Amino acid sequence: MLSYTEFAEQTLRDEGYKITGPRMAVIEVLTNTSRSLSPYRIAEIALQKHKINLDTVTVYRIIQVLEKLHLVHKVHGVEGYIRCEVKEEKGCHHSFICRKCKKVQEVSGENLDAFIKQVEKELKFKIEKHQLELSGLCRKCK
Amino acid sequence: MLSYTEFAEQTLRDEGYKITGPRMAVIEVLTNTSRSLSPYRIAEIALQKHKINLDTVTVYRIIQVLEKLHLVHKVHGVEGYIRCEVKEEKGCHHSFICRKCKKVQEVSGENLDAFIKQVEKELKFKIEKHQLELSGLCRKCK
DNA sequence: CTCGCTGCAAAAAATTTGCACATTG
DNA sequence: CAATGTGCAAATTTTTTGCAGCGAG
Repeated sequence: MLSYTEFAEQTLRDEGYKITGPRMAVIEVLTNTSRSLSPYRIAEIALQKHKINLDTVTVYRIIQVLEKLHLVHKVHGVEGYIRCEVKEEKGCHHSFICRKCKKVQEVSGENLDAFIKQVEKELKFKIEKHQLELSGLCRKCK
Repeated sequence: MLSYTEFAEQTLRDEGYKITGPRMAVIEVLTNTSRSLSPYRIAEIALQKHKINLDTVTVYRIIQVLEKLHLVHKVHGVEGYIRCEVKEEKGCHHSFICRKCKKVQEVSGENLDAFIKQVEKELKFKIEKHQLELSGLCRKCK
C-alpha cells in the first residue's frame, strides 16, 4: 500500500505537475499530522521540522493544486487543510474532529448514501457533492 | 407560526439582549434572502434596500450573537451566513446549496441519525455535533 | 440612569496578484 | 531550453480590537 507521500507524488506526476522541493515538503508535513493546518502553520512546521523555508504564498498555491487533485481538503470546524485519507472522486468528505485534541479523522460515508438518495427523491434535487463534519470527543479523549 | 423576524426578536429578548435598530436590520435582511451572505454583503443590502447604514464591524458582532443563539449559521460551500430554518438545539445543520442559483435550503436530518449512531458505535467516538452540506442543482435549475 | 451596543479608527490576519528569477522535465 | 513553479513585494480583503459616545430598558 502506498503511503500518502508516495500516492501524492504519483498523482502530481500523473497529472503533469512537476515534483519540486516545496511541493514535497508540504506533502511531507501533511503526511505527518492528524490535525488540520493553515498554510501559515504548514510553512512553520516545514521550517522547524524539516529545515525548509517555504513562503506562505507558495504554500497557498501548492494547497490549491493539491485541493484540485483531491489530495487535500478543507476542514471548517477547525479552519485548515488536511490530507484526504479516503479516495473519493467527487470531492465528498466525512470528517470527525475531536474538540479536545483537535485530531481529524476521515470516516467512511457508505451508509450516508441511503440518506442522500432519499433527500434527492423527496426534494427533487440533484445532489452532486456532500461534506459532513462530525465533532465531539474521540476514543482517547472521552 | 412566527416569522423568522418575530422568532429572532423574541429569542433576543428572552436571552436578555437589547432590541436595536442594527440588530433588527440584520435580521430583516436575513429574513428576506435564501442565499448565504457575508457580513459585508449584509451591510450593503441593509443600505440599498432598507436605507440603513450599518458598520461592517457591527454586523460582525451581531452575527456573532445570532450564531450563539442558533439563529444563524455559517455556510462553507458559498462562504457566508444564513438564518437557521430548522430549530436545532445542538448546532447541527444540514444545508443544500444549489451550485447554479446559490440558494441555500435547510433539509431535515432525521434519517441521518442512524448513520451517526453507527459511526459512534464503530469508532467509539462521542459525537456531539454535525454539519452536512449537500450541493448540486435544485429543482428549478435542473 | 446604567449597562450594553454601535460607530469610527486602526491594527492584525488572511488571501491574492504581478513580476523577475530559479528549477524541473 | 521551454514551460512551470517559486520568492519577494505589495495590494486587497477579511476579521478583530479599543475606546468614546449613544440609546434601550
